[in-house]
Amino acid sequence: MASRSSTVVEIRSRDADRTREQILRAAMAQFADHGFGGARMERVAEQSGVDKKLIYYYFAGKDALFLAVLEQTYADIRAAEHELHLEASDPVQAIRSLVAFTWHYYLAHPEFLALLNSENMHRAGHLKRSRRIRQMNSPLIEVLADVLVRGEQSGELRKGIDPMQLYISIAGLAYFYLSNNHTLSAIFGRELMTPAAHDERLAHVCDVILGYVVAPRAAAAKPRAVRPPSAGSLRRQR
Amino acid sequence: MASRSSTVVEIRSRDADRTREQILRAAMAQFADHGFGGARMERVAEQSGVDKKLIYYYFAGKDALFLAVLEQTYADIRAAEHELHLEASDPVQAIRSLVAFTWHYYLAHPEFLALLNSENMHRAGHLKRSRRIRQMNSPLIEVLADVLVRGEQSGELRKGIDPMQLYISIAGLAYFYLSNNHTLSAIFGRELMTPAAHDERLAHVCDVILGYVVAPRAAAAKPRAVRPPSAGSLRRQR
DNA sequence: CCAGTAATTCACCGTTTGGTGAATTATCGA
DNA sequence: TCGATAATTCACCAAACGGTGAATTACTGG
Repeated sequence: MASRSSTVVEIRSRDADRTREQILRAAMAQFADHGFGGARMERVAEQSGVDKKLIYYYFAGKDALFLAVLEQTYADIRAAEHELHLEASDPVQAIRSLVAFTWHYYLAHPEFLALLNSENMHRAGHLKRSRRIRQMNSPLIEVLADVLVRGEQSGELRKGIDPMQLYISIAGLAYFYLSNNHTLSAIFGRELMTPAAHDERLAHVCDVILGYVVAPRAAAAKPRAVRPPSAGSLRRQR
Repeated sequence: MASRSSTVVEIRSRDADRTREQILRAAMAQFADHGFGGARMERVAEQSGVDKKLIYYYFAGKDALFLAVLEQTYADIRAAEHELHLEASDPVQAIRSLVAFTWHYYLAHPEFLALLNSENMHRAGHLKRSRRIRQMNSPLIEVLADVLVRGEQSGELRKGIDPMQLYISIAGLAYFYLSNNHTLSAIFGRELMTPAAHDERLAHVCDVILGYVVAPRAAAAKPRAVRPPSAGSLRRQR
C-alpha cells in the first residue's frame, strides 16, 4: 500500500534472494519450535509460502538447511555483539553492559537458544562441519579478557578470572532461566515471563556476577548496592 | 554367570516389571539422544529387545511413554536431593554442598538435561498434564530458604536473597556448561569435558555463587580463597 | 523479439513413521 | 490338570516423511 519509495523495489514475482530468505526464516522458526528431528520440510514449505521443491533448489537437504539457519543465527549474534564496545568503558561498567546485553539478546531471540539446544543434542555435528561458524569465534572473549586485565590492574576486579568461564557463567545465568522457563514456572508455580519477573531476574544475575567479579576487599569508591534487598542495582540499563 | 544369589530371581521369560523397565530405560536413552520429535518408537523396541507392540501394551503411545520417562527422571533427582541434608550444616557449607551436588548430579545424568531441553521445547506440555510431577515440587527450595534465613541472621550471608533465583542460578551455571559443551568447546577451541576442565568449572561456579551469597563486608572468620587464582576452593567435596 | 537460463510448479516415489488386530504362548491359581 | 488371564509375537496399515524428474513459466541480456 504505502510502499513505493525506493528505486528497484518492484514486486517481482520471481526473486531468488527473497525466496531464499523466506525459506530461511520459516526454517528457523520450524527448527526452533520442533528441533531438528521434529522439524518437517513440508511445514517449512507451507510457512514460507514456497513450493517444497524450491527448498531443495536453494539448499541441498534438511541438514544443509539447518546449517544455513545456524550460520545465519550465529552471524546475527556476532553482529549484535559487535555493537558493544566494552573496550571503551571502565571494567565494572563493561561487565554490567555485557550482562545486560546477553540477557536482552537471549530474551529477544528465543530461536537462538532453541537452535543451540538442538545443535548440542546432535553433538554440534553441523557446527563442526561449518568453516564459516568456526571462523567467527567470538572476538568478544578477547575484549573481555582485556577488560579483566584492566580491572585487575586498577584493583577494581578480582584477580585471575578466566574470561571463558566468566562468559559461560553470564550466558548460563540468562540461558537457563529463559530456555527452561516452562518447566521452571510449572514446578515453582511462579510466572517467570512477566516483565516484572524479567527485571527481577536481570537484577539478580547482575548481583551474582558483580558479587563474583568485584574485588573482595572493596577497592576504592564503588558503593555497589548498599543496603536494600539487592534489587534495583540494574534496571533499564543497556 | 555369577548371579544366583537372591531368592526369587529365577530367569522368567515373562516378567512384566522387567519388560516395563527395559522399555523405560531404552526410551529414556532414545528421548535424550534425539529429543521427542526425533525419537523413534522402533528404536526403543530394538534397544530394549522387546517387540514394538509391547510398548503400546505397557504405555499408551509416544506421548505417554515420554511422560513416564519424565516422571521417572524427576523422581530420581528428587530422591537424590533428599539425601542432601542442608538443614544440618552451617549456611555457607550448605550452599557449597548444594553447588557441588547440582554439578555432580548433572554431570552424572546427562539424560536429565536432555529431557528437560526437550520438554521445554514443547512448552512443558507433558509436565503440565502430570499430577505426579507437579506434586513433587522440590522441597529443596524450602530447605534452601531456611538456610538463607539462618545465614542472614548470623550475618554470614547477604540479606534478601530469593531462594528460587539462587537455585536457578546454581542450576544454570552447571546446566549451561554441561548441556552446551559441544558448541562451546567447538567455538572456544577448548576441551571442556576433561576431568581437569570439570574441576576448573566446579571451582569457578563455587567462587561465583559464594561471591554473591557471602555477606559483602566480610562477616567473621571465613578466609574464602585468599590469593591463588581462584581455583582449588572446592575439590572433591561432596 | 528471441533464445537461454533462472525460478517455479506439480505429480510422484520409496521408505519410515506411529500405531493396530488378531493369533499365540507362558504362567499361575484353583 | 486345566482354564483363565497376562505377556508376547507377527503381519500389516494409512499417513507422513524427505526427496526427486521433468515439464513449465518468468526474466534477462543480446
